Amino acid sequence: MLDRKLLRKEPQRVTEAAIAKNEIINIDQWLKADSARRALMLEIEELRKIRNQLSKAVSLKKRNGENADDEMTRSRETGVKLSSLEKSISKIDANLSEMEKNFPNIPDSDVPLGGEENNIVLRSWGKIPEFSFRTKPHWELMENVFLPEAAGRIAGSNFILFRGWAARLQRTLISWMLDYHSEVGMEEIWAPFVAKTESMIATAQLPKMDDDMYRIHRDNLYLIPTGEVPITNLYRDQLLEEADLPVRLCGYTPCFRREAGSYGKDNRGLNRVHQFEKVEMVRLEHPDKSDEAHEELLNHATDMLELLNIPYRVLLLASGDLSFAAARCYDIEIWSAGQEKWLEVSSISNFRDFQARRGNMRYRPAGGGKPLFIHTLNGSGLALPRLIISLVENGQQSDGSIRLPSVLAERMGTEVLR
RNA sequence: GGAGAGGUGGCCGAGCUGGUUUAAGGCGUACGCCUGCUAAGCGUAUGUAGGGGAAACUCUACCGAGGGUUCGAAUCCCUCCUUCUCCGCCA
Repeated sequence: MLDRKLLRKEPQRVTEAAIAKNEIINIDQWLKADSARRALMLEIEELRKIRNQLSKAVSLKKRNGENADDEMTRSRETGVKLSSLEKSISKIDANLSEMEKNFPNIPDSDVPLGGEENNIVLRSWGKIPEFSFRTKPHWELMENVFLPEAAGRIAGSNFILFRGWAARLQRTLISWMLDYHSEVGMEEIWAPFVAKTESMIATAQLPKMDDDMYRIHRDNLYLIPTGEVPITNLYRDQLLEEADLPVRLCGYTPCFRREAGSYGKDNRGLNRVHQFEKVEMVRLEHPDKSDEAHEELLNHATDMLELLNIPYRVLLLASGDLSFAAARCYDIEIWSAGQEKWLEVSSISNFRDFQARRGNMRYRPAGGGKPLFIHTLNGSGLALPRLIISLVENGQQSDGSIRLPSVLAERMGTEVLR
């Protein structure tokens, strides 16, 4: 949600920001409704004032045993006028907030305009591995431990079923990443894997991503598309003290995505699935420090990749590639040696106060004063399937076995998977 | 799933036989006083959002959400959400 004052003062800027994100919004319609609302409000408040005074007069007269019929009649008449005006304003209010929910966040000034072709590669790390033999994609290397047909029999196409070392590798990675985050000072959260509408609105999956989420109609719940939802919503409608900031959280969740309309290219094997596992980092920050926090989250994610010895590059996303709620986002892509391409393994976003406004997440400044909105950030740390793709494809040996990086070999109890 | 009891300002908590409550009191917080220091004590201030005013200040709304009754609703009625207790079912 954007500040209404901003919408009134700089509608042009809001419109341009939306265009930069490929969203169509009608701010003139909003401005019209907003000024109509304010005019109506004045009228309503005046009438309420009159009614309050009349009620008070009735109360006084009745207590003194006097006749108050005149005041009661006038008050009733005021009430009739009021209720029709109130009906109009509540219609306008609903309309306004509906429109506001569809206004995307404004990208930061250093975000390049345009689509993904304008993403900027900020840095890369690691050497792209070279092989003396012809490399295989992960679905061939994992033929015996990754069974898409079995998953299809159970749940439908594009779900994952792992067995043996793949299942164990996934569990090990989740545990290793959570341990890493704990060591750098994050608190581990275990949250529900479903969430209700209000939560989805707060973190801004709704209204835009409705079609991309699984929904349990009977209980009116959504399966979470990312751990961001339950972990950020831990603080929905909460008022923090400034001293509580920053709040540094992490947590494992599965992520459910319908991926409607994305069948076809690039979704073979583990590249794009309906349910994947992810460890998420979430940060609630003082507004002055969210830039710093953004870098910090990025560094946590890349540090893990370095420990796993996976070549990666960091992109600053262009406006058209930014999500609805983000003001600024880094994507981390890792190398897939079997498919010879880069795969997105983490998106690290600063939402500034956009989610905080939607979810009413505030802090009281030290020394008192009005509560202010916090800044929220989050990032994958990291997403499992593509991490596994990279580990498997980059670590493959000529006999089809997989050599593990030492941090995992230690935990898996073996240096080679076969 | 059944029965019952709750949801009040940052927190706790009174009010809930409708009208001096424009929400008591406490805690917390801020400032001041007192005090070798600290603690305690005393005093004052302190909800959120929106509008008006140069300012002191003032108006309106908000007692889980939404409807209704009434001249007037935290208070009465209805629907929904949610928490707790007991029972049932169950990993």
